[in-house]
Order: sequence, then structure tokens, then C-alpha cells
Amino acid sequence: MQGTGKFALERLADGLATRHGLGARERQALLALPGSVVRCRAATEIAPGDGDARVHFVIEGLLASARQLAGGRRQVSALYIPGDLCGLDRAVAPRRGWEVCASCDSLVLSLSRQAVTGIAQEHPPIARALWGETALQAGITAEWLVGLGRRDAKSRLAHLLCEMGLRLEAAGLGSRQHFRLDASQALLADVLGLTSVHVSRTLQELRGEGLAIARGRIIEVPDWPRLARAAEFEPDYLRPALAAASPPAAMMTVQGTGQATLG
Amino acid sequence: MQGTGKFALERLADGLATRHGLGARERQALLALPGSVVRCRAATEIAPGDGDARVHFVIEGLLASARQLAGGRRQVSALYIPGDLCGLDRAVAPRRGWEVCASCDSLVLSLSRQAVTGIAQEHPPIARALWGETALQAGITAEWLVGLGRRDAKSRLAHLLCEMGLRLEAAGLGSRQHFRLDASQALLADVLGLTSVHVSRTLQELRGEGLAIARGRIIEVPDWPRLARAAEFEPDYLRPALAAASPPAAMMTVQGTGQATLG
DNA sequence: CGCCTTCTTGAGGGTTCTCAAAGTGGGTGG
DNA sequence: CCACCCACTTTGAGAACCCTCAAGAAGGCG
Repeated sequence: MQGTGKFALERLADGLATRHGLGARERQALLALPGSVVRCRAATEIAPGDGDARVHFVIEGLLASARQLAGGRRQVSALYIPGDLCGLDRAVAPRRGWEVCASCDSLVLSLSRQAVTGIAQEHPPIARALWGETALQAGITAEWLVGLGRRDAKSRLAHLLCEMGLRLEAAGLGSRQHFRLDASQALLADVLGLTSVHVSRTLQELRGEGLAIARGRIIEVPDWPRLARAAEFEPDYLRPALAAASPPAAMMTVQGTGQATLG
Repeated sequence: MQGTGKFALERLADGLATRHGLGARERQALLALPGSVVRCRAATEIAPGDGDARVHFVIEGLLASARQLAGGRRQVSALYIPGDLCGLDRAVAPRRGWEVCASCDSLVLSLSRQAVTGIAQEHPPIARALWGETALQAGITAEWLVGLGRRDAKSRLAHLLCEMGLRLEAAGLGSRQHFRLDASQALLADVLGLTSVHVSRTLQELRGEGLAIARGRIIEVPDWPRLARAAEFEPDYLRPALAAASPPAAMMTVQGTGQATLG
């Protein structure tokens, strides 16, 4: 833990305000939220044990909410990029057996369940905003469900690249044609319900068709509409997320890689 | 459309009250909600076109929220049984491309998006309750996601039978060992991300091992713990739903089939 | 430079799909 | 009451997609 997270709270307040139209009073309340900034290393679980009881606002990096099954099987149910709130659903409908882990070195603002539900109780507009965020995440989960159930590996991966491209672009982290997705192929496999071996092959297939080129963790999309067509991607479900303004320029500098750092 | 849905609103208010601890004031507000009771036939879409704009409280029957893809592929993202609110997430985070259809002849109370968000705005406890319901549904979706990604057909189907057994039992519609799941194998296929052919074979496999016997649409589970073990079923994610009291006896009569009818 | 993680490549096998056809059951009309 | 029809379920055979296992190559970091 380090810092008070003032910048992070500002960014959280800005995000909710632009997406859900909050007033100055709610903004003030959000800025007064008690929370601590936590840095966590790649591939480690955040606050193992009581991670369920906390809500994490992603400042930098990439978080994954995953469930571990017997036999080493693992399934990721959501990815959270900077600006996202992770664990909202579990804050109001607790369930165990889920872990939150960082895909790369990440920086999060950790909020207690009580702080989040408390501020929602006192400020109806904030409750509405957080409810909306929960529903937005649910929409993304539903879309992933469709992919796992009815798309083959190629279009499933293509769909994920479309989604993450748009989300990262909306967050001010690169463009849909060029962004950094800081996830190993093993993590992608756990997102897509595949093996890492097959993710590797599928990635090469996409490259072979010129749909998406992955170099390291940078994704290059030469012809975005074509990728979207291959993925049967319909961005409608992301609309509320894309409505978000980019974070204020004073706070972020977008580098060539599309990776953001705090100013 | 038929009736004012007074009984339905009472049941909705009771459900939310027992699950989320609402007071008399909120209960009164819920009972004053404007809505209409709609009967809809099996395998038909509810309010096609503007179905997105409505929230449906299930009185009787079984609803499915599904997405249609090219080539006749279809994926169901959620099943709603009596007592459930369908479409809450889309009410606060609209997205298109999803249909709500009835798996069997069903009776629903149809509420406008505005009525739902409006009552939530005026009554913070109701907002909190509806947020909780949204999060509960999101938890179920996440659990399905894990199944589609990491379970084979047999345990996936077993898991669904465990879940629906518990949910129907909590709703007062049969017991986990004996309940009616009013879905065709084609619908189950769209829930499980399989083909109806494979659902048929998998159902026979479960029967062969004595895990679950489907006769018509009645499911018989001789040894529930064994089925739960085979499915790696952990009911934790349903906890908020199972906390619900059974509907008042005056309203419901549970028949031998586990199917409920209005008194 | 060497280690460790990650990615790639190959070969064989298993789960599930596709296509096709036959069987079952409930409802309706003659 | 029977015949018909429709939706649903079952069965079979072959193919496709993805997995498993295993080993080697590449990349990052001390």
C-alpha cells in the first residue's frame, strides 16, 4: 500500500460522472472515499483471502477475475482495464471461490465493500451509477458467454481483440488498430476457454489472414472492420463504456505502445 | 395483456423484501408500480422489438434471454424462473441484439424501464435491492461462463441441473430431487453451448450413471450430493437467491409435477 | 551467461459437431 | 376413434475442432 490515491479517486469520480452524469455533490463524496493504492506484481492474486470483500479500481495494468477448478483448470470471467471497477457485483451479492489477479504489474485503488455500499446508500445517483457499471460488466460477461458457447476459437479470439481494442481506446490507451494487451497466451486461454497451445495456433491463423498481428503483447489490427466482421462483433454492448471520455490529459501520457503511465 | 398484476406485485415486493430487507414504505411503492400481466406462448419472443425496454417479472413459466448469431446459432445467457426479474441489467445499461423468449407457456408482469429506474431513484433501498438482483444474475452468468469454458458436456449439464434444482426448490416449485424444468433439449443445447443431439446423448449418460433421470420435462435426481459432486457444484453463488422465502402458500399451490399455478 | 517463463511446433487422440433418418408423443381434425 | 401432423427426441456414422503430451525455440531478467 502506498499513497492516498487522490489522483485515482479523481479519475474514478470523473469516469462515473461522465458516464452517469453525477453532480458536484456526488463528486465530492467520491473524492472522500477511503481507499489505499496497492501495487501488485504480475500473475499474483490481489489480497488473497479477503479479496472478495474489496472493490478494486484499476489505475494501471490489467486485472482478471477468475475461478479455479480441479485439475488446474481455470476460467477468467472478466478483464478489467484502467478506469474499471472490479468486484462491484461481489460487493452487493457476495460469493466465494473467485480470485482477482493481476495479469501484469498493476496499480489499483482498493476500496472496502462497506465504503462502496455506504456511499451508494447515501447518494442515490452514485448507487445508480454503480448499478449501471455492474450491469455493463454483466453485459460483457453475457457477450463472452455467447462466444464460449457458439463461436470457434478464431472468431472468439477476434472478438476479444475487438472488444479490448475498443475498451482500451476509450480509456485513452492506444487505438483499436494498435494497442497493448498485457496478457500472456496462457491467460488468454483462460479467458477464451482454450489451451495456451491453441491460442498460439489461433493467433498465427489471425496473423496469416492479416486480421491481427501480435508482436509480444502489442496487437496490431491492419483492417479493423474486417476483423470485426470476422468476429461478428457488434459493439453495442459496450456503448455505456465507450461513452466515457478519455482520462484528462494532465493525468495520463499515452506512449507509443499504448501503455499508459501516471503523470 | 390481462389483469393488473396485483398478486404479481405482491410477490415481487415480498421477494425483494425478504432478500434485501425492505421496509413497509418501499413495499407500498412497489405495490403501486404500473405494469401489465402478459401471457405468452412457448417458444415465442416477448414483446419483440421493444422487449429491450422492459423488465419482466416472471409469475409462471420459464424465460430465456438469448442472442442469435448468423447461421442459426443461438446462445442463452440466462434462465428466469418464477420470482425472477428478467432484463434488469439491460434496464440500466441498454444493449440490443438480445431477445427474451418463453420456453413454455408463461405469465409475466411487464414493467417499463422507466418505472423500474424511477422507483429505484425515489427509494434507495429498492435501488440497492435491484442492484443486488442484478449482481446475483451476473454471478450466475459468470458461473455459466466457467462451465462453457472449462467443463465438458456431462458436468456442464449436471451443473445446470443442480442449479435449477436449487433455484426451483427455493421458489417453492418442487425439490432438488424432483422438479420440472420446462425446456426442450434444443433450448438446453442453447444454454449449454451444445447441439440438441449431444444434449440427448449426455442426458442418457447421466441416466446411465444414475445421476439424473429426465422423463419428459421432469428431472429426477436420486442422489443429489452425488450429482453435485459430478458437477463440481458449489452453491455459494446462489446464496442470495436461496435466501428467498417460498412464495406465500395462499398464492401458490405446488402440484405433484413441481409446476406452480396461481391460486 | 544461464535460468525461467513464455511461445512454438508436431503428432495423435478425444469430445463434440454435422448430416441424415427413424422413432416418439401429444394434439387436432376428420 | 383413428389418422395425421407437428415438434421433439433418439440413433448412427463420419468429420471437425480442439486437446494432450512432449520437446524445442525464443525472450526477458538477474
